[in-house]
Amino acid sequence: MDTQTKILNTSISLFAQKGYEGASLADIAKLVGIKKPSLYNHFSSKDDILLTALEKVFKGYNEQFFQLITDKNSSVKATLYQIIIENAKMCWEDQDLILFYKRMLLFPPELLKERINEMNIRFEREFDEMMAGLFKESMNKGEIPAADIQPYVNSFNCLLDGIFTRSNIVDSFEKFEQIVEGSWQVYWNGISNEVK
Amino acid sequence: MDTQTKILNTSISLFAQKGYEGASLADIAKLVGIKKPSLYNHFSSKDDILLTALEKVFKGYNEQFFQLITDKNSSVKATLYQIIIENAKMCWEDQDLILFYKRMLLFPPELLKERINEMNIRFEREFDEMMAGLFKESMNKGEIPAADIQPYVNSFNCLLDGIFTRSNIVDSFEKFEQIVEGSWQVYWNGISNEVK
DNA sequence: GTCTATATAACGATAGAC
DNA sequence: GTCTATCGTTATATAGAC
Repeated sequence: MDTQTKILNTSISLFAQKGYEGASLADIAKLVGIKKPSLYNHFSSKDDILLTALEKVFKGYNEQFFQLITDKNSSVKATLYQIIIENAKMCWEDQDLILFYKRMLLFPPELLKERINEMNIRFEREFDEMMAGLFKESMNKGEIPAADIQPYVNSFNCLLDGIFTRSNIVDSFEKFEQIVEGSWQVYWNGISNEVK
Repeated sequence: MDTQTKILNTSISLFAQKGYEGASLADIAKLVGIKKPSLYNHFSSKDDILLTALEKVFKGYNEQFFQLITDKNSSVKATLYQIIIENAKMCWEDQDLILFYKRMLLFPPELLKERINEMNIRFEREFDEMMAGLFKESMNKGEIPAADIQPYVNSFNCLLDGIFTRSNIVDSFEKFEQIVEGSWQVYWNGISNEVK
C-alpha cells in the first residue's frame, strides 16, 4: 500500500476514535511509520487529509449499497432487509468507517462545517434517489401501499440512523441484534400495512 | 445567575458546538465574562466541568420526559406521540442541550469514555423502565398487541435516536417535520398492527 | 520523499498578589 | 473570588539538509 493510502486509512481510524481535534498529526505519522513533517509531502494540511478521507468514505458507502441493490434478484423487502443488516454489520464490525462518516456529519470541525455539509448533501441525494427507485419498484410489485414515495425514504433513513446511534450506546451484540431485528420488523410492518 | 451555573450553561453550549477538545477554557471564560484562571475557583479541572454539566443534562432530560408521562391523562398513543414531538422540538430548538448530550454519548473524550458510559447506563435504565411501564399500560388498554415489552422499548429508542440524527442532517424545518411525522406514523402503524 | 530542527501559537493548569 | 504572570506541554506548519 502506498504511503498516501496508508495515511488516509490511518487518519480515518484516528479521526473516528479521537475526533478531528483529538487526533494529532503526530499520532497519524507515528501509526503510519513516518515522521510528522513527511505528511506534508502527501497532503497540504490537516484539513486536506480530512476532506480527502471523507470524500473517499462517502463514495465507498454509497457504492457499497448501490451494488447491493443492482446485484439483487429478490423481493424489495429482502433487499431492504439486506441494507439494514449490511448497515448494522458495518456499525458493529467496521466501526471506524461509519463512525468517521457519522462523526464528521454530525459534529464537523467548525471551520470545515460548510464544506462537509455540501459534500454530504451531494451523496445523500444520490442515496435517496437510489432508495426512491427501490420503493417505487416495491409499489409496482404491490408489496407496499401506493402512496407518496418520500415518507418511505424518510422513515427508512431515520431507521438507519437510529440503528447507527444505538450501536454506539448498547454494550452487547445480543442487545444490538434485538434492536435491529425489532426495529426492522416494526418498520416493515408499518410500511406494508395500510394505515388504520 | 451565579457564576458556577453560568459556567455550566456556557460550557454546555460550547462543548455542544465545538466538542470537548475543540472548546477551550479560554473560550468558556470569555463568554462567561471572567478570566481563565478564575474558572478554577469553581471547578477543579476541565474534566470536572464536563462531568458536572453532563450529569445535569442527563438528569434534566429524564425528568422532562418523566413529568410528561406522569402528568398525562390521555391515551398511550397520544403520550408516545407527545414524547416524539417534545424530543423533535428539543432537537430543532434547544439544539445545544441534546447536541451536548448525544455528542458526549457517541463521541466522548477518550479519557472520560468509561465514566460517561457508566453515567449513561444509569440514566438509560431509568428511561427504559419509564417507557416499559408506558407500553405495559398500552397493552392492558388493548392499544397494542400483547407481546414481549422489550422490542417496543427498543424500537422506540431507535426512533428517537433516528430523529435526533436526522435533525442534524436535514436543512429545512419542513423536511424535518415530514421526517418526524412520517417516521412516527410508520412506527405506530408498525407496533399497533398484528404482524402479518 | 524523508528527515532534523525550529517557528509560532494555543492548550490546561498553577503561583501568588489583591 | 478574581486577577496578572507564567510554567510546561503540545499543536500545526515550515525551512532546509540529505
